[in-house]
Amino acid sequence: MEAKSGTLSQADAEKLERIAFILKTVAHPLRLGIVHLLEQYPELSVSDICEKLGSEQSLTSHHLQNMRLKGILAVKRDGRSMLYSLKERDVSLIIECLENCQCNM
Amino acid sequence: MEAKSGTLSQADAEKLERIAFILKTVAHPLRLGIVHLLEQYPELSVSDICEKLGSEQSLTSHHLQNMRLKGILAVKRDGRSMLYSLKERDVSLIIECLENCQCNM
DNA sequence: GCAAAGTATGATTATATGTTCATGGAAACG
DNA sequence: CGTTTCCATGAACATATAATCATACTTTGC
Repeated sequence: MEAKSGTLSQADAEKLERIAFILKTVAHPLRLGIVHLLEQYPELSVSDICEKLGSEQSLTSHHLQNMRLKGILAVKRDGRSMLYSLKERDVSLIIECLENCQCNM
Repeated sequence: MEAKSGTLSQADAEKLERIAFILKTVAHPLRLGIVHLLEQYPELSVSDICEKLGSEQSLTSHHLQNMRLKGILAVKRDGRSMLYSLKERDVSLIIECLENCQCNM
């Protein structure tokens, strides 16, 4: 971040946009739960996630799609299951940070 | 977080809610910018913030109210200015985490 | 008291988000 | 094949969020 007195630089503004985007993508209890799970297990199927979080299939799938479209999750097929995993390192870093915070997850 | 195979404990679910709430409150470029500023300066007036971020008065004020109502900012009057500051330690911790991340702000 | 500076606020509008429900598609298994 | 399992998807709806504009409020200094 620049220390100048004036307004934000273009780069700073973009950084804020970027971080806000990631935070917004994750700022939901179910999505946060999913991401947190995927920090522990490299990849999980939809039904695994539903079971572990006690969430419904359709809703869970919607949120997974959401995060996939926003580029923070990856998917691959395994038989009739779909295996989801964390994609971007940035996101993992943010989540790790949050987990290491005093406010630990 | 519990390691059990079943669904989430009540406490875990509440923790996810809590963190998601804070993230959501902050997950906006302008609000993120404000919080980031208030990490550097203990307290700032609305016009200070507007100037430093290049944001409009009314919009900035709305976002400040937003964060104040959600309990992450405090205000006090100083003459005709209103001085805003970060309120909860939790929030500071989360923001500090984000700032220390590789994805550093 | 009056004007100006610094903020707050409500109305309005547009858009985004979250949830549910019903249904459809793909792989596996008999 | 037919069926079951696992998952995706779209419609529909309710609600939340963001931005803009105009205006009102409070303090200060004259």
